[in-house]
Amino acid sequence: MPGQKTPYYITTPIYYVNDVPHIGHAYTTLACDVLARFMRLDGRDVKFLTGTDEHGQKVEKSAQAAGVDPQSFTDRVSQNFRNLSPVLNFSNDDFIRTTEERHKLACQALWKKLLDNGEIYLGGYSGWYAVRDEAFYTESELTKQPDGKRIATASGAEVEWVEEPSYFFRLSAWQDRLLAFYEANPDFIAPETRRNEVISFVKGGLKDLSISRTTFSWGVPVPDDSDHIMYVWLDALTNYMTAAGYPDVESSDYSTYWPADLHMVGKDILRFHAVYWPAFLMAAELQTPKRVFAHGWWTNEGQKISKSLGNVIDPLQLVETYGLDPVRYFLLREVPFGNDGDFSRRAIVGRMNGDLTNDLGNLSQRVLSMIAKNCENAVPAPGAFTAEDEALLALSGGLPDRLREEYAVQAFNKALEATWDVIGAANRYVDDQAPWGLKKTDPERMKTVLYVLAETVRRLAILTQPVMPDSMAKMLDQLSVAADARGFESLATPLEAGAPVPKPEGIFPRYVEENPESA
RNA sequence: GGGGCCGUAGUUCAGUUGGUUAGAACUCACCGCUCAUAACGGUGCUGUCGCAGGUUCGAGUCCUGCCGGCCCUACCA
Repeated sequence: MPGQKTPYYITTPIYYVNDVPHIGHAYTTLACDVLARFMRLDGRDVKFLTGTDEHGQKVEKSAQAAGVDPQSFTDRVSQNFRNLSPVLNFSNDDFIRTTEERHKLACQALWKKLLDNGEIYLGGYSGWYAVRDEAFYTESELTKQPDGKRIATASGAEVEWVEEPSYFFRLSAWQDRLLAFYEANPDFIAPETRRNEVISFVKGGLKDLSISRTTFSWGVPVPDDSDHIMYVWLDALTNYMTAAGYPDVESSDYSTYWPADLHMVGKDILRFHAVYWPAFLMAAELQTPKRVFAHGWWTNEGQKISKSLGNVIDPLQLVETYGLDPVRYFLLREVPFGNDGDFSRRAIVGRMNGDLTNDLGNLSQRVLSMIAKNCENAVPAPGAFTAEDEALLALSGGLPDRLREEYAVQAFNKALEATWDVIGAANRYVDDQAPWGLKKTDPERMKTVLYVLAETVRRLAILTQPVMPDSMAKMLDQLSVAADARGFESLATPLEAGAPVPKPEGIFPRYVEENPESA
């Protein structure tokens, strides 16, 4: 193939191994997966990274409690996150673990660069520290308990007084340059409302950032000072560059994929990605990522999700109950990406039966059935197109550009809405043209109508692959579309007459509530 | 304390730079069709656009205040 593919590097956050995977993790990675698949189908050179954050005091303590060394402990629990990929059909190209040697090298290289540039100095830190939250708190953020112990008011985590020497990053010196950076790169932070928050935070003044610890040892050692390990966020954020080959800035991986096109994050960790990360990178004279998107949270049947409420949603359970593709579809269709959303049984069943079974599934089923029954199990050869035929084909023909626009700004719900507009138009076209009537009055016209519909279904299936890869593969199988003819470049090559179309089987079975009366 | 967001049909939400009778989906009712997973199509129903003022020839759409919900951030040890 002549010409170079445009690279697209997309990352999820690295997930803290001490957690059990929940819907939030699945949601973030799913969003990235859909973008990665879309870009691949659109001919881009995609690198899609996810992984686990394995350092920190919490992990060290958990390992201790489990009676194993931290490395064995993380080897085991990080598997929980790797297991997500096969079940949810994530297509990540790499899975990084912060305990890998390549990552240690990257972190230390970045550290040295910052040190050489005069961006790091040795100081001291003291304050109330909560191991569970891995955060310092001011006295005012604490509540004194009857037994004299202090807990963080917001999280309930116990705190202890900590005094230690610490290296600091001169974050305070970057305030103006960060603001200038946001100004010059208006698309760097999305959605808009988060961008406002970040800018307001930076305008409020930045303090130098403590970036090392001496009170525990499970982390990347600070170069030339073995008493210190690196603070979790400097360690964690660097993963994005590690996976792109850093510190080998001459490598083809690095020159191809860095800077990343998109860091996908939950809204809780936006600040680290939108403030600290670009500051670190600018201070090290490295390129900053192009965009950070902070998505929202899910509630469960209107309730805030929390471990103490016991209403945490297990993604594996979800897939078992509703099926993989319906879950993938629902999570991205139901909520404008960036907003919080509510996961309810009623809502997902409504989407499944309404959008998938009735609209899309039934469209392909009725079209393919008619072809199988009336055209000798093969795509018919069309005659001349009427204005109605052209109109429908033009609608699906305009869809790729529309989707490119929406996916470029991570507007999954709008992309799917636009797709379903075409599905609706196709169903309307079936009723208008009534091919079952043409069977007797004008069989040639019937063939043309069915051809137009088959071609429409083909295009819809190709374009919906990123969201529902398995189901759309089935649909394309039923149309006998070759495996190597399913990229977006194939949209321009219409369906060939004569392709076999056997009697189809339903792709989206109706979901019947086991107990519709409850609730 | 500072900053940001939101409050629109029963429900979930759209509503660009202010401009004719405020839209969609779902639900519901009726009609049509019968190819299809009792699926599809058509028609119809409901809204003081949180409240009160203001700017304007004209405001859901701008300004002020208030009420209600949410978020970021600071501080009061």
